[in-house]
Amino acid sequence: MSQEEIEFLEGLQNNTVDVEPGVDFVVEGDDRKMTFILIDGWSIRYTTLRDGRRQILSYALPGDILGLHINFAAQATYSAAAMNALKLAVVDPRRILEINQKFPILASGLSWCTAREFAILGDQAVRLGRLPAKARLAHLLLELWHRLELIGHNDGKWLEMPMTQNDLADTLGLSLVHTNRSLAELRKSGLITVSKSHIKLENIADLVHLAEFNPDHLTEFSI
Amino acid sequence: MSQEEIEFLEGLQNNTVDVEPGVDFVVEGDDRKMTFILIDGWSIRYTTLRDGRRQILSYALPGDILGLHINFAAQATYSAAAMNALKLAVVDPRRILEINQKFPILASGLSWCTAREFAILGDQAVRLGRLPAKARLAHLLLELWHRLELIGHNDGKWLEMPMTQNDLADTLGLSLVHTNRSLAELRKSGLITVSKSHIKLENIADLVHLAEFNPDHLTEFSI
DNA sequence: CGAGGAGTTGAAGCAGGTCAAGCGCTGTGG
DNA sequence: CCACAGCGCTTGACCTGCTTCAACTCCTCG
Repeated sequence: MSQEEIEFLEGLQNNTVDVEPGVDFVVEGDDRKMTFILIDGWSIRYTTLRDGRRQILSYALPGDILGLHINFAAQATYSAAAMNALKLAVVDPRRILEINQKFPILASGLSWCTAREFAILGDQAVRLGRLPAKARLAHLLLELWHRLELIGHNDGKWLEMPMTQNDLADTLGLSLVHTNRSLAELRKSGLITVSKSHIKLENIADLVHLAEFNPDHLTEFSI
Repeated sequence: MSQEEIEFLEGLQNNTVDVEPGVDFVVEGDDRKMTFILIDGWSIRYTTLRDGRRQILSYALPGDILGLHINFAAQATYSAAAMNALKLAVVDPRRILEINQKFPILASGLSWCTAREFAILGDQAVRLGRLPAKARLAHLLLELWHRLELIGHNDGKWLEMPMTQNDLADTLGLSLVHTNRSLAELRKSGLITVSKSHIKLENIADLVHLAEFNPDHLTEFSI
């Protein structure tokens, strides 16, 4: 990366904002276009149905970008909310265009993000469409665990869990009650240990097998 | 668009290939990186589980691009197959990088494609996670109908259906039997009419209501 | 000390899955 | 030119994974 590119990238992160847990910072249908770089904390992208039911589409972890392509949409097609306390860099999406035109290395970085996000969302579709409840859970836990590993936020086999079981249910397309029971079964079969705000993955090989998890979908990306 | 850009875009489509119905032209795990522009025909992106069950992630229709970001993945994270007879333009993915560096208007077009593909895949996740069977079906039919409309492939309320009910089931995360029954129920309630290879959407307003379909997710994109 | 959010558990019902059989078309080879 | 194999579709019967409803516990915070 050139000196100029490094400076530009750092400049993007000048305008930061703190967001309280639970706050929606993007609302579906909103036409104020804004791109966010997640500096710290977890957030979700989700949509809401008429009766209030919710489908969480994906999790954004530190380093992830939200609204990378928002310039090409008239409105946001999803909402975004803070899972815990967030620090966001707020970026004018026109600067993303500028990156694509002027800074080839940074532009490649953005394409890398895009490719990975597609793979993650594809995995989410497989979970929702074809895995039974326990496998869905295991699959999501493994996804988050690997992603945290890649950004150095991983504390051994302990996985940070800032979300509630209700959030989990809305991610996995399950009811709260069944999510709770599936979690209990994974616990009883010794695959995980649950504490207040963390889950320990006791046997990663068995979880991978149960979930048919393919870590390549997260790791096999390069610039 | 500049003359140069138009010529470059046309040049991309010089190397075309015909693919027979049913043939896989991308296989998950393959590391031969190739980008395809769908000139004619329908294709699917899908993944396969251990026991052979399949989840179709998305449909590609004429004008769509497959593997736009493949340069940043070590291997394909999905397979792709022809639904009917395809004509594909085969593009070296390095030319995509070239577009991003040299042709800003074309590059914007690619970002537009990307943004739209994200919205479509997000809708697929909502279908799979939170809609009951009939609504899933209605939602998919409306998606395809609107997308065909946008590329001028729409014959009134008749929707081309090159896929089998098995393909539909694997798209919607349902069993073949239940897909068949849901289709029959939509037929009996007068919402659709089914012929050999087409479906007529008899009452689009009611289908939209049933599926909680939001056409903005397809149409509200601009460059 | 009381209210409200998060988690847990039981009981009952149902949407959707599985198994199985049969129909009708189409293509192919004797 | 007919026979039969195979695929796509349909329907019936039964089963189960998940949902829903409801109640209760625990914890936190005011």
